[in-house]
Amino acid sequence: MTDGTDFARRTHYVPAIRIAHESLLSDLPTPKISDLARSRGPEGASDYLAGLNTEQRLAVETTEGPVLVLAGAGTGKTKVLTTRLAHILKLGKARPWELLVVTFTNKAAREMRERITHLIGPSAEGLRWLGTFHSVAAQILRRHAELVGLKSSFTILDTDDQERLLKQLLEAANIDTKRWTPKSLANLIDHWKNRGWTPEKLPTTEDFANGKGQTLYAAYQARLATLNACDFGDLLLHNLTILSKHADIAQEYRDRFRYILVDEYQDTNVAQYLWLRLLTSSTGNVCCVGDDDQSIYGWRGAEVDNILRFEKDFPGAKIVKLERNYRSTNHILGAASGLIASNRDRLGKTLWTEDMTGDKVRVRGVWDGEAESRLIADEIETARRQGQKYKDMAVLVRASFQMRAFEERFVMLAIPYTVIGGPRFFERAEIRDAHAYLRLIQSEDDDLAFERIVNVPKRGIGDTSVQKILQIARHDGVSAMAAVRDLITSDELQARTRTALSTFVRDLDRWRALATDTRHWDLTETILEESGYTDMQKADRVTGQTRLDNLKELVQAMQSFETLQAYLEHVSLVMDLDKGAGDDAVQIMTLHGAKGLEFPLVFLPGWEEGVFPSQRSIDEKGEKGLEEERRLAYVGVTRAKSDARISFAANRQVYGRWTSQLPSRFVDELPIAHVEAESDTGYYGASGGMKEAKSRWDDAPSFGSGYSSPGWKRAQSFTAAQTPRSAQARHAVIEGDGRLVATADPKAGANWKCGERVFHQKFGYGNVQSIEGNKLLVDFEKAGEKRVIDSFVEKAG
DNA sequence: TACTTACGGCTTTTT
DNA sequence: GCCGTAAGTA
Repeated sequence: MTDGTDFARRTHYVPAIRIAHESLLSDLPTPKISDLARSRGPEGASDYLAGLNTEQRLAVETTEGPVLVLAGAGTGKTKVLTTRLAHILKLGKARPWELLVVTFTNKAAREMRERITHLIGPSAEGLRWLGTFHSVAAQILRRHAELVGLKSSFTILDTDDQERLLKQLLEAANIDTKRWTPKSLANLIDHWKNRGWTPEKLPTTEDFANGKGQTLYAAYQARLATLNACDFGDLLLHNLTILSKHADIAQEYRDRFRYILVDEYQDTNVAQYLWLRLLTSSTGNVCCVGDDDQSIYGWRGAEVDNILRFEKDFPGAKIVKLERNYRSTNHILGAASGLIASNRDRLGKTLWTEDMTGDKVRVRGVWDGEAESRLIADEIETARRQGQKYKDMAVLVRASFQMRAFEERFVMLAIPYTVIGGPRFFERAEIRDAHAYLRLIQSEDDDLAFERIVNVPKRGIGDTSVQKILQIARHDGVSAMAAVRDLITSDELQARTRTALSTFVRDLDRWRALATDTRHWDLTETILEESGYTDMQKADRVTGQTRLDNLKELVQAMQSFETLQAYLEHVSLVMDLDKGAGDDAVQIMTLHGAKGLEFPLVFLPGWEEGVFPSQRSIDEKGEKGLEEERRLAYVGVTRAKSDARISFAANRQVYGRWTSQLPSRFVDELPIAHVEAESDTGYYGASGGMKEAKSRWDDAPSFGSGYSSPGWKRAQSFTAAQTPRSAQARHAVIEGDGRLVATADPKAGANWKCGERVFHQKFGYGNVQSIEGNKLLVDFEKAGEKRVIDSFVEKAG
């Protein structure tokens, strides 16, 4: 595989920036966009440019050569992108299928398509190459699959399949799957793929399970090939292999894609970057739009570096900065800007707005998570009474586990809401079971699907038999189904198992025959019925009904796809149902899910240390992780058009245990001029009948009397300094009966020694490997090496 | 083979 | 606190 730099050297970018006014006047209508001209009336043609400001217009009209548009939050980024597309089409510079338009998320792709359709009409359907990186890469890979040892009918594995497969490999290699979990290997391999490393190219510094990393990775890839499958990372990685090894194919695509547009460029990873380089032709007509302050996918391998380096990568690049914000009021912008200013790694932009109306950002501290959901529900009701629509309000959380509290409260008060994201529909067990049946019918080779449902519902084919089948299949180099067909004619299995298997095979064959002349959703229903799956669920009084409902929803969803194949492809790439946000309902979603959206009223709950910023993020990535969390906070605040309301609770149940929480450091970073803090005297003050509660409150450092109070500030400085007291407050674990079961060592900060044996509440016993300030690298007996803060561990005698 | 109990991980975030 | 998996038992 060529790496990007080589490619750059071989390529000549033509920095010809032609500002397109003349072209506009010369008016070159193409039939493809005639709808546009018609719908815009006689003045028509340039109407769509009229609503743009100078910078936006420059970004739209600089069609030739590389362009980087640095678009701050709310500066009309999508408008620029879509208008630019329309403009290119209008000038007749390219036809819809000659444009490559990639986004990062499905939602962004969907929205982009909608907005372009709105702008240019039905010809937008010709935009065949508009989609996420992964979906476009999948399209390309299907055309050339044989070049990387796959059939074009390859399946795309999801994380669950991946982990099962890796688990088998780890067990085969006699590796302790508790110490070295399939999940961590899956993440690691994904990370490698995101960097564009095939097993052969894996740097020697990368490893897993003491020197077995590369071997495992290679074995995994080999296994995928025999299964005619690939994972998400492979979609891009195989593309890189194909495009760099086959110059003719690469050239074909470079000729095809006359213009490339990339949304959310700050979120691209190395593999995606290399992919873009391979597809960019010598004209260098590539336009990347992004905002370094909104890079929030570092954990997926995103390299902010890509955007910071753009000018070097694409010589002659023109850079356009969009800094005028059309979305939010001055206070919201001020609060967000003040927050993000604490980050060091940024290109630096200054957003401004003319909207000086509106309230300051409101910050509220409450007693516990329940009080928080009560408060927000009340404020929603109040806003509603004042004429706001539910759908104009959103609750944006850091992690999906925070959603439940709001759902419960909203149900109780009959506030309509939609959860976007959260537990994924297609990842539910029953849905995956149904898919496994369909996959097995579609392709006998799908061993993973076979394993999943061969004994679901119970058919009397136990684990021992399944293992035997798989062993024989692997030995003979055939699929599990082929092995089964053989085995039922032999004496190798018990008669009972044999009968069960032959019934299973007969059923599958019958369904497969049925598939040719039955609509796929009817087929699904038949299978679920005849396999006994429905009955199995009916027998389950606890979850059966919900699961059956989900299956009904599945059958429904299938109806909007032409073929079973198309449906399965969609499922593996999108992993979720498109929920129509048409109803008037409050939107509950994660901050990641909210990127690119805007709402008049935004609630930002859970601004507490450990929750937001997420403890894990800080533990794993340190300062970098923290900066990413801060960007996430920035994204959150900038979603608000007129009102942003931040809240934090002093106590929260985590894993079913009560823990006391400190307000997020981000709360203190908000510039006071744009913030209005309210303390809830009912909880903070001396009055109020919450005796037990109050005593618990007293366990935590006092910061409750108001935003600017010394107490609050002090609480923050405790956090920053990691003094024993803050550590104690953060990690005091109170059992349901109020008993204090564990606190951090009050002698924290004491001198640690390398090799010393320590105990950690979560990770157990381990030995100190190295010490950096208050951070210890500990090799835990069960959990492996972890970086922990010293106040979290105790000396273990 | 199937049912029961014990235990550990989980809560980042998405394709 | 809940879920799924692993180990133990009939």
